[in-house]
Amino acid sequence: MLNQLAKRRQSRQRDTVLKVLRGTKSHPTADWIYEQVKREIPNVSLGTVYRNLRLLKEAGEILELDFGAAQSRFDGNPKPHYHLVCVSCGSVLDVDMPVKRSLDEEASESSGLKVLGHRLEFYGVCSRCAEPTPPSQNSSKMGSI
Amino acid sequence: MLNQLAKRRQSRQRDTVLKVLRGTKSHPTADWIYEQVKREIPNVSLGTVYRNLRLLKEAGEILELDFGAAQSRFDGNPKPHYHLVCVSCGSVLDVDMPVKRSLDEEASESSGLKVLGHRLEFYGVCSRCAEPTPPSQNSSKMGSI
DNA sequence: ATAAATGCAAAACTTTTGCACCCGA
DNA sequence: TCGGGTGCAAAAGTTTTGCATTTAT
Repeated sequence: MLNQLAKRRQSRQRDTVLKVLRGTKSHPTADWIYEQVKREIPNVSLGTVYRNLRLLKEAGEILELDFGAAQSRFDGNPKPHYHLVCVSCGSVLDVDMPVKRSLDEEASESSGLKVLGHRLEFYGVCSRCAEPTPPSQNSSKMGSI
Repeated sequence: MLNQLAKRRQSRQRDTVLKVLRGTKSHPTADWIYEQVKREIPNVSLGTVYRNLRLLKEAGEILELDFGAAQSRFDGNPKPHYHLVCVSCGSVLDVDMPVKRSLDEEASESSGLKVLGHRLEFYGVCSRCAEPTPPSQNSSKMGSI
């Protein structure tokens, strides 16, 4: 539990995981990331992807997002920001609105507890699903949307 | 995908699951609920508990909460409200502050999309963990906290 | 009588981990 | 060289599901 910042040496696998995540505006699952990394490193293992996602998260380089779905999604942008989840197709979008620290203060007053931060997710309908003829509910495996 | 409201007949198992959930202010895991239901119906199966949790959720009687943890937690109060997750011990508390629909409007303006609602969770330190000598990080299995 | 609900166990799925080998500093 | 990183496969843990049986209506 002590040194969370053990000395890490560089690895092609971890660099590639981070590059993939930084290179997409989507919020992909571990499995989708794995598929992308495999394009560059064909014999990479899924375990390695999971290990590096955990390390990158601990290092504060990426965020892990947990919505209702079975799998986690990851976000290459570690700055606090809000998300919108499409209730129709499950895609996840960034919402470009300022983070409201005042919510923390209000929650602190309501509960009498120390509040460190919050997570806010919106539920709505993405532009693709709002079209006249909406696409099929689940496009393929939806891993990257 | 059609009739989400198929005709359900009553069952002792489902009634008991709901009673257990309504009877606690905690936000328990499926496993903890299973243990409680077993006190009344010793040979109930875990699969039945999961099935009924899903049915009750679909019927809008309960909420499923998904925080980062491996297991889902359930909430017998289906009215929208906010939660606070203790970063020290993982317990989940209700936060008694009004739901802000104005956030949805703001998100809708920022994104240009139709926003139906939101989920807001606070992260902080519960009163037990804020004490001078905090309790051990993980008390037993933490299922009900 | 009819079909929903159950118990049981196997299966499905995501994520973690043990271990021998590899490789970056 | 030294210990962190990897690949592989097995394991762990939660949730779902197939099926024969039970049970509510």
